[in-house]
Amino acid sequence: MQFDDKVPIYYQIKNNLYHRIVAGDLAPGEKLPAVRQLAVDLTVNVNTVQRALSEMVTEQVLTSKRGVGNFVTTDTARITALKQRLSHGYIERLYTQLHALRLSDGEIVTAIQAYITANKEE
Amino acid sequence: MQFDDKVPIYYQIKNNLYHRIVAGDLAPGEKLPAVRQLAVDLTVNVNTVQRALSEMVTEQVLTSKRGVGNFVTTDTARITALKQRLSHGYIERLYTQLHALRLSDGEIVTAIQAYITANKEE
Amino acid sequence: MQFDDKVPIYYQIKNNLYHRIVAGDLAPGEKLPAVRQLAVDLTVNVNTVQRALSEMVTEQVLTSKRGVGNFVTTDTARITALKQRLSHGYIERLYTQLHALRLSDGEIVTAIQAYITANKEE
Amino acid sequence: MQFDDKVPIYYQIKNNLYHRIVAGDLAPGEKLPAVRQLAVDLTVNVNTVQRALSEMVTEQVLTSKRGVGNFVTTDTARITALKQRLSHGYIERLYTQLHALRLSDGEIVTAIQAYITANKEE
DNA sequence: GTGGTCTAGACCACC
DNA sequence: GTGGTCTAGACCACC
Repeated sequence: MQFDDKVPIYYQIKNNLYHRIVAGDLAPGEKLPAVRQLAVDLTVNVNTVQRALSEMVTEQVLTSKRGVGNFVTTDTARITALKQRLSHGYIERLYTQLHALRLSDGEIVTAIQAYITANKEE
Repeated sequence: MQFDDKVPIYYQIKNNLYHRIVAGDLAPGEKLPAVRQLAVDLTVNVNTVQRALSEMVTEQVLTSKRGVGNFVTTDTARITALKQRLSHGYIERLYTQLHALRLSDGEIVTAIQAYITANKEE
Repeated sequence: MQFDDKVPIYYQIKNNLYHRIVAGDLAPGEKLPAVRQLAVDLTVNVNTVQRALSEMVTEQVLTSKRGVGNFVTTDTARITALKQRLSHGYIERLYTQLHALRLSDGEIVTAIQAYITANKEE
Repeated sequence: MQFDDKVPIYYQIKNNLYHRIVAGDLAPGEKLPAVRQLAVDLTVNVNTVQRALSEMVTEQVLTSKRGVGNFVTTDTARITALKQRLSHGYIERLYTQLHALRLSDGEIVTAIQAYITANKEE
């Protein structure tokens, strides 16, 4: 995994885990690798990994069992909510970018529909 | 203007100018500040500004008159094409991101329409 | 390689490479000498070589692999297009010159055909 | 008139006069401006102009009347020959260039005919 | 090693 | 003054 210097590493780790969970790459209830193992894999400090995971536990995306490990939540509604939160963020960013180009709401819809149509025809 | 270390400065300058031209902030035919002035304003080297501008001249988004200055193209069709190129790129990125979250084409459309509807109600 | 002061060196380097590629002297996919080596060979600065090559990469006549080298495109259609672009330019220049001598279109055709015929008989 | 540093100035003056004569800009029998006037107009040394003119007198393209001035030849056959010499040179150069691009004789003919046809349709 | 970017500074061309 | 080109040299990214 490559890190972008501009964003805190713990934040990028969270994002990576978010994506793997939403994509089903890490299934509900699945045990994550040990914190120390993750730290080695990502070549970052254990504390950095710990911070990422503890925040995700607070968000109830992960559950932590002392002395056992960290697990993906089994509450699929929460995963769905996470998925919506992430996609909403991406969509919002697109809107900001297109508005900066002075596209009206109508033009934005048209542009996106044109893209979808072109893609479907492929 | 702040620069992100991850992408070349000349590239960010180009992008900034693209946006200002598409947004109409820099009108067709308008003269840009002198390269040396831009360099001072952006606190970068003249050569870096030159690289950005000369590429835009090659793309025919700008025209250059030696000993006079650089000007935004008066060919509005070219500006429209630029606008489409930029927005297409942003939309494409959104698609990549949402596909990474395992949203199907249908779900992507639904999510965007939901966002649009929510925005309109505001 | 000798350089003519009237046209930019990077431009002459491009032109020389164009000819070598179109003539097949540099084959599709072939690796070019390292930029620093080219700079030594041509006794110009590395940046001047870089400028020539980077423009050709933009034109997709060359491809660049960071840390590896620059390569002639394997897209032969692009080389064919380059060949046509160059020859069209040369032909256009001839027309301009002959028109300046007040040769009509008809006289130009006649003159060229006469030259061709004379050459064939050689 | 602009001079190219790579070619002797007297040679460029000759060429300029050749073109004006062939184009009929300087008619058969027409008196040329005084040598000193030409030198001023072209901002070159009188000797440079003198050399150009004396060579053209030797070539019998000009005639010189001592104490009167220099005149374009009234021998139109000679002007026609000059026209052919110049156009032949330009055509020859084109052939050299296109052969360097590895165009066969047939391809050269085809390319030129395509250009002529495209031009006629304009 | 190989390409890519940037700075500093010089000099030229056109006005 | 304004843009265009070139050099020298440094440093970074990818291998």
